[in-house]
Amino acid sequence: VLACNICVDGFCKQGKVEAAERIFMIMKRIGVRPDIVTCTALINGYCSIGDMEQARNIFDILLNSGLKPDIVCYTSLMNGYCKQGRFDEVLHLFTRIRAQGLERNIVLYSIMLHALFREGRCEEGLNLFKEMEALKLYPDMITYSILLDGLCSARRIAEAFAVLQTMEDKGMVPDLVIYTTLIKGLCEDNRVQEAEDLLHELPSKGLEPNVITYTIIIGALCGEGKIDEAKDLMDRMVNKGCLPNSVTYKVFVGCLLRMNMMHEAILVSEEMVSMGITLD
RNA sequence: UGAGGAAUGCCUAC
Repeated sequence: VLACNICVDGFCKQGKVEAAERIFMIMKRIGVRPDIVTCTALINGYCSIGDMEQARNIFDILLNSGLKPDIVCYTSLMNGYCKQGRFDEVLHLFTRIRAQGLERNIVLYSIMLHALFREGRCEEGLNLFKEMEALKLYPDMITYSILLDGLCSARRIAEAFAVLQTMEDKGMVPDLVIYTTLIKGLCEDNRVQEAEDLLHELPSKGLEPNVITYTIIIGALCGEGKIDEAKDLMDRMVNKGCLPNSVTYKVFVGCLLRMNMMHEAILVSEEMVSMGITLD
């Protein structure tokens, strides 16, 4: 089983879910019973390609084979539904976990938090967050990033920064995802200058912005029509050893096209191709 | 051996 599980999970993580499914079939045929780990890996694979029907199928197979799904299995399926915006299913599974008396953990609550914010149910999200402390489920870096992203998406930037302060007071060291989320929040609130200021503060915190961080700000500058500044930032990121990727170019070229700057768009596209990047 | 976080958005309309 162990070897098979490693294979199934490996294929799933490469997006080759059909290959994983074949191993699943072979396991059954040669009399190796798939266990919870096999099924969870496969569920996760189907979730990652957005095939919730198959994911649910595997979950049902697991139930019918008399095995009890554990918290990892549930959260895997919940996360899939969350990504598809199926809040109803997420909530349903959440209540089922409670009913089953399964031990709830930080991952479960983080996913639930994510689902609530995605639904725009901020107040409920904040309540859940408070509830976590009471249950002694202490938020970790990922929980905080979900919370911050939720607040930022709701344009509650001030609250997001207050949460950042709380983190620091607790002695946590916010990571790059946390700061990138805040930078995105500032950008979406049309505070690109402040976003850039924060970008420049990162090295002093021991963090180097990555291609995602830069791309967010480049996109925001483009959105304000500040093409030159965007181009400037692209040059600066390269100087810092961070290469633009296909998303960066897509954002930038897309903006040039929208502004009818065909000539520039072609030039940048050529530069991109010369770097071996293509857009789909 | 299995689960959670950031960019190319999403919706709506044309």
